[in-house]
Amino acid sequence: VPEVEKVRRQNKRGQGLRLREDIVAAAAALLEETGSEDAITLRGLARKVGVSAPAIYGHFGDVDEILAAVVSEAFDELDTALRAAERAAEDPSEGAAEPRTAVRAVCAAYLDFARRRPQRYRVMFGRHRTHEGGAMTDRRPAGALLGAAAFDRLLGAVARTTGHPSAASRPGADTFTDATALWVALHGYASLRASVPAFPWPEDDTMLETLIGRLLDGKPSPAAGRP
Amino acid sequence: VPEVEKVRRQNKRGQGLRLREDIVAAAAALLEETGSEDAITLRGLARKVGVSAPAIYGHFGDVDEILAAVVSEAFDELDTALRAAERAAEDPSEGAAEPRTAVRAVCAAYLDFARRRPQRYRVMFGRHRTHEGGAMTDRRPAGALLGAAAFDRLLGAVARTTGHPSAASRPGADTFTDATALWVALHGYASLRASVPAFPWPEDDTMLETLIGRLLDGKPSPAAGRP
DNA sequence: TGTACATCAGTGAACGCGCGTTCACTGATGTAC
DNA sequence: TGTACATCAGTGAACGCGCGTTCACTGATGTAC
Repeated sequence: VPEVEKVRRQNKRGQGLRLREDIVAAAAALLEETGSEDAITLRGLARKVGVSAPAIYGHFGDVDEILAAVVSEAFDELDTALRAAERAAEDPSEGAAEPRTAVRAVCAAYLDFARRRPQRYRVMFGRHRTHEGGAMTDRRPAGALLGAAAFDRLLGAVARTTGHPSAASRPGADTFTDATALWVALHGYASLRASVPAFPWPEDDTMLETLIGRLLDGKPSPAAGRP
Repeated sequence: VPEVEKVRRQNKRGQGLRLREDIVAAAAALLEETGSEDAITLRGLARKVGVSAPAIYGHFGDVDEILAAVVSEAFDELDTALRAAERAAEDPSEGAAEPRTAVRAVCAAYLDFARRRPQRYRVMFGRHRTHEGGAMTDRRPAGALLGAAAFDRLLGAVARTTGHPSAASRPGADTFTDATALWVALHGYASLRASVPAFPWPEDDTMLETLIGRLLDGKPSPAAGRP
C-alpha cells in the first residue's frame, strides 16, 4: 500500500462541513435566545440542529470549543463591522470633512454591534479570563489577542486624526492613551446600558459626542441645555 | 386558643438565622472560587455549609434567590466602601485641599472593590437584565435600583466639587452627565481589566488621572512622557 | 420545680430528569478494478 | 459501463452522574400547666 495523500472527501449530501457551521450558528442563536452560556449543551445543540448528540463529536471535542468558535466568529464580525464603518466614513469626501468623523463612525459601529448581539458581546468581553497557571502560560494566544483586533481598529481611527488642528491644542496627548480611554468608555457604556436598562441613559449619539469630545478633544459637555 | 403574637424563637444551638448567612457566604465563596454562577448549586452549597440539601429550602425557595442575596450584599459592601473612601478623603483638612480629592478617592475605592471581588462585581454589573414582560413590569424594583446607589455616591462626590474653580471653565457641564461619563469609564476599565488581562493596562492611578482629568476637568493626557 | 406536649430546623432516602460520553452499528458516497 | 469494497458521517441505545425536589421522619428547644 503506497502512501497516499489524504484527500478531502466530498461532503455528503451538503452536510459535512456544513454541520460544523450549523452547530456554531445554533450555539449563537441559543446564546442570544436564552441569554445564558449554560443553556448551550451538547444535547440541546444536537436537538436544535436536528442531529444526534454523538454526531457533534465529529466536529468538536467539547462544548467549550463550540463556545470558543462562537466568540471567534463574533470577533470577526465585529472587526468587519468596524472596518465597514470606517470605510464608509472616509469614502465620500476623500479628504477630511470633519476630523472626528471616522472615529465617531467606528465608535457608533462598536455600540451598534454590542446592541445587536448583546449576549455575544457579553461573552466576548464580559468573561473574566483568569490567567490560569501562574505567569504566562500563553496557552490560548488567539483568545488573548481577539480583543486587541477591535482595539487596533479604534487605535487606527484615532491615530489618523492626530495631525488635525484639534490635536494641536493637546500637546501631552498620545494616541495609545486616547484609544485606551475611548475603548474603556465605549465598553463601559455598552455594557452598563445592557445591564442597567432602568438608568436614564442618553441617546447613543449624545453619549458618543460627550465621550469623544471630552476624551479626545478636551471639550466640555455638549451643552445639554442647562441654564 | 386566643390569638397569640408570633414570637421569634431562639435560634437552636447558634444555628437558625446563622444558616442563612452561612449559605450566602458559601455562595459568594463558591462564586469567587469557581468564577462561574452555575457552580452555585443547591447541593453544592449544602455540601459546603455542611448541611443536607433540603435544609436550604427553609431559607430560600430557589438558587436564584441565593444569588440575589449575594448580589444584594455585595452592593451594600460596595456602598460602604465608597462611603468610607469619601469620608476618609474629606476628613483631615475639613476644607478642600484639592478639588478632586474626594472624587478620586471614591473612584479608587470603586476600582478597588472590583479588583478585590471580581466575580461578584461581574455578576452585579455584567448580567444583562432583559426587561422581561414588555414595558415596565417593575417586578424587581430593588434589583433595578441597586446599581443606582453606587452611582449616587459618585454623583454626590462630583456635585460637591462643582463650585470649584476648575468647574468654572466648563460652563456647559452638568453634574449628572459628568457622573454618568465617569461611571461608564470606571466600569469599562474595571471590566476590561479583568476580561483582557493581556492588554498593556496602565496603573490604576494613571488611568484614573487620565479619566478624571479629561472627563471632569477638560485636561489633556497626563503627560505620559512622550516627546 | 417537674412533667407532657407543641414547635420547627434539619435529616435521609427516594424520585425523575437532562446531561456528557461510550459503543457497536448503519448506510450512503466515492473509488478500485 | 458495471460490480465489490473501503470510507466515514451520523445513529440509537445505554451508562453513570449530579442535579432539584418530595416526603415522612427525628430530635432538640421552649412552653403550658
